[in-house]
Amino acid sequence: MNKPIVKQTRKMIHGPIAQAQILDAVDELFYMEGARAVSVDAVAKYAGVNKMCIYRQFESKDELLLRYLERRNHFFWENFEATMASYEGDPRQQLLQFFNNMAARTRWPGYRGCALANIVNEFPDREHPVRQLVTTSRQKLLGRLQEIAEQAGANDPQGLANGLALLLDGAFISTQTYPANHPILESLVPVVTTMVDAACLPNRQHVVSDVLAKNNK
Amino acid sequence: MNKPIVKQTRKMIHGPIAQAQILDAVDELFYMEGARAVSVDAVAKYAGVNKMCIYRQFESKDELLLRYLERRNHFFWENFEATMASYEGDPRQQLLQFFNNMAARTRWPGYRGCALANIVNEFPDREHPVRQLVTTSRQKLLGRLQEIAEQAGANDPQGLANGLALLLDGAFISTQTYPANHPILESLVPVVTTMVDAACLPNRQHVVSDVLAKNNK
DNA sequence: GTTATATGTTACTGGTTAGTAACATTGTGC
DNA sequence: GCACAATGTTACTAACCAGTAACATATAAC
Repeated sequence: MNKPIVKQTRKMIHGPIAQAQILDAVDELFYMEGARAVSVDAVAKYAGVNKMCIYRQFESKDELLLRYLERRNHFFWENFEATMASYEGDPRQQLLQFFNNMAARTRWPGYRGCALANIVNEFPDREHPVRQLVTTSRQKLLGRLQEIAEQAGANDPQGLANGLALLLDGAFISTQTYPANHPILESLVPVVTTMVDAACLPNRQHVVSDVLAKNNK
Repeated sequence: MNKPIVKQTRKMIHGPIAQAQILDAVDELFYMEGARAVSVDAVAKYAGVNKMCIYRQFESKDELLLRYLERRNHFFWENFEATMASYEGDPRQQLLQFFNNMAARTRWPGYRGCALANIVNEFPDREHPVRQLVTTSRQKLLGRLQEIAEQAGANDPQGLANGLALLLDGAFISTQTYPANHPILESLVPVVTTMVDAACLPNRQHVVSDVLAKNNK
């Protein structure tokens, strides 16, 4: 009457490590398949943990969703400010480089656009907590773009910031409405360049009178 | 021993009429809440028909979804071509008016952006039939915009068409990422105007030399 | 070692979903 | 009036889902 020889196959994963694995899994799954489409069981399986493990580390699926968005948002701003820092003092190049990075990112395999923008479609209720996170982030973006537009000498900084923000959201969603790596995205940086230069250059009258003045010297 | 006096409360709805009611319900519900979030039972209730009635008129929920998108797409193109027709011969105004109409639409109460763009987020699988419908429609849009850009005398019609298409998708999604009736949408038409005029005007050198020539007369 | 605590595991609840079977009722053509 | 087809109604299946209870096992502190 032998006892079972081993039951040592069980591995215990400590809380903090489990949390990291779960958040990694959520980051991948929610982004690629959408938050509503992914079950908690699927998250557990992908993370290599038990479902109960998830509910001991997090309150609910909604908390997972918020943590996911916070992380994605944090990553976005880290990149944004890093780009700004690397062209400190050159606001035009700051804007161009930011959009250049974005354009490059759209070519990543498996790119699915902006996590925050995508989630908005899954939760139409404007009072849902995820919506506030998205709105706050976008408002901040608008503010930062406007600051830089001012530094770049834009005639209408707010107008330029709005235009750039519209283009950015357009780029995000266009990666999904058009086939993967569609040439439309190649127009992003050129269009931004035109927009920025048109907004910052002295207007046509001004240019013409400059030329005339020079010509009359 | 009386028989029940009446059982006449039952109303029969004929197939074609039921179809119309169902498609109306789907149009409203799928658009406002998302296709995945709306159950067939909810559609039946909203349409005022029995669930079996739906399954006798349509194969599956997927068919409902496709019919919904086809209808929305048809409506879009009807409006688009009507706008083009009303400014026949004035390509610049055709473009501006189209975006003006779009901007006006974003201010409708309950506006939730482009039905086709929204559905893309709910069905990440690029092989799903809904994706092909969206891609086809967007490709057609790009083609039409390019034609009109050519007629407007754009230096780079494809570039302009791409830029406008990016802005359009941006406008759609920005109505959701920003609060309702956010002023960012007020920049849509000005930005489009700048973009079109910048793309169609002779370039700066050209303008300057024109002025110089005129000045030397 | 012993004990307290954290984790693993299973099975469950109560709810929802897409889709169907079976039968009752109504309308229609004749 | 009669028969047949279309529709109304109910109840169901099988699958899925978020979240939990209860108990088994492992780890860590002492």
